[in-house]
Amino acid sequence: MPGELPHPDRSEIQLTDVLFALSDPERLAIARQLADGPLDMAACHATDPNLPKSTKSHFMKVLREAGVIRNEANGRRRMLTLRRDDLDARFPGLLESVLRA
Amino acid sequence: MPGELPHPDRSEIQLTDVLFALSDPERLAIARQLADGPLDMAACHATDPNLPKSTKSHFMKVLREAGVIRNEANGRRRMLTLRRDDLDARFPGLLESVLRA
DNA sequence: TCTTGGGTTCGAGAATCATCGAACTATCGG
DNA sequence: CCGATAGTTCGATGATTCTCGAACCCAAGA
Repeated sequence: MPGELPHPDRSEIQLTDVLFALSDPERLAIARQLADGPLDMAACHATDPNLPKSTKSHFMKVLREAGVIRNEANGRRRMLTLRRDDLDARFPGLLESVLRA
Repeated sequence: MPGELPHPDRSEIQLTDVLFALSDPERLAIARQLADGPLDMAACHATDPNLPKSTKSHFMKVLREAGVIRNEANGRRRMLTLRRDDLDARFPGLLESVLRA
């Protein structure tokens, strides 16, 4: 498990990538669950609980590469965070309207 | 050219479909151009001007089926409209933040 | 009515994306 | 060390989606 996964810098976040990442119901559900605060990946069961872990990991990858979430190693766990500040700075109001909808 | 193409009712518009439709740069550009008001399809060159018409028509189909735009027959032309009212009612603030970004 | 201009639909091939098992990696507890 | 736990990566298969030519459709002139 590589400690450091690549994350786009705030300035590199593309609107279309964000929209695409959130255009899937499961990924959207993950983002919504993270709206309440950071979460251990193991504790994140926004999706089907008996989902294969490779699939779940892939969801996180899409969200991470789009700049929607941060996925950082924390011991043997993974801490997931919604990149609210970065998204708000780059696309004001977008995240709020998506999460609220 | 069938006069009436199917459009989803306001209540049927799905957030994920809207996000997906706007997650493509060309489709996003079309939506942005329509933000200034309705447009004849022939006058809409938000995209590459020598784009095959079938491709352009396909973009419009995705946007229409998602509920982002309206595509209505008007004589031998096509009138394109951004469904701002419907989108605002269903997902307040979303469209504005996407168009402004 | 015949032709033209503007768009849709169909069909096929290419490209992208999703899903999941299997192998791998890294960390912690014993 | 050893095993178990938590997650990533790889590879393959299947499902969507994109792209575009060709055929078709319809309204409006000539």
